[in-house]
Amino acid sequence: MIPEQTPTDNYCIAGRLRMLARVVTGRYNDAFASEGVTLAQAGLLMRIFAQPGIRQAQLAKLLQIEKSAMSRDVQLLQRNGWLTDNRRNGLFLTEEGRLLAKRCHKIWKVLNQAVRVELGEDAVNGLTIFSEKLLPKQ
Amino acid sequence: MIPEQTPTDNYCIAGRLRMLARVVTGRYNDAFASEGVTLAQAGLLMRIFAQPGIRQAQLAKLLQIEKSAMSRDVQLLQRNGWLTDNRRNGLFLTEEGRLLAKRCHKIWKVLNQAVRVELGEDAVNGLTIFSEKLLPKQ
DNA sequence: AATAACAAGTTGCATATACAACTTTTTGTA
DNA sequence: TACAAAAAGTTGTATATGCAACTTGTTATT
Repeated sequence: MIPEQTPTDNYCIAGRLRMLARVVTGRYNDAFASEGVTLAQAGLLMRIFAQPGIRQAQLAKLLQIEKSAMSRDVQLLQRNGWLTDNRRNGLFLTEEGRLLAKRCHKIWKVLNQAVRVELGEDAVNGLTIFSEKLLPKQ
Repeated sequence: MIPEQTPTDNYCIAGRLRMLARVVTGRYNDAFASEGVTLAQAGLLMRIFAQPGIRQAQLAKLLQIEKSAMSRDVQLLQRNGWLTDNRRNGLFLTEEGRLLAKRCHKIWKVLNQAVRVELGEDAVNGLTIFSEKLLPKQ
């Protein structure tokens, strides 16, 4: 008898979030695999596309990622030829990067909407309410 | 003008879950730091304490972690002297492991309750509703 | 018991992430 | 302008995680 958490359980908030993130990330990674990128990479590409010149520090704060982790994520994008080489003056996509970002956005839009529909309004609202309590207002 | 997601936004479900997991994980890791373990390690220790002899495959399914990742998480526990060396016949804590698991459980119980109180019932219920839609029933 | 099929576990390789310590850049102020 | 302080970025080191391919162990069927 495996005591997986029932709704009334005192389940671990962090453990639950990590499990949910793993499950959902897998789904998004599958969708982006055709473009040879992960969700994390696609997400950065799309944000830099939307805000050319954004700084690592700002992205790090926005995504609540440690600056050193962001530094490496950005280096990976650059190694793949998606960023120009002026990292320290703000981040800019190459033409190849811009084209990829656009393709990723198409994939993301369809997928994210599909996931929202599958989960249903109540579930998504539940996540929204939770987020609002936890994330620093921007 | 940074377009952080507002409640009515079509924010990325996966991106949001990952950010929440990072934020909350940091808090739990801080709490466990005094014992020299991470949340992931403490979580495994506590589960093995509760179910001595559990298999990696079962833990992997329970936590929705890939079996190879679980293999490595378990190896780490063993390197630290918290698991007996019969990994392939089920997982068992050493005496040191059991003592550590108990200390971690004390920390976890207080912290998880504090986090729940801080977040409030609505937020926690929101997460619960979300989880129920996403996670396979066990 | 033999073997084929399946399940469990491991290893190679890669990304995502954190903390600490360090370097470089920017900024505010004397 | 010069310089001290703060911010931004990088690197060393470690954990957490996934996929593919492989090995080992288990089970069902003949």
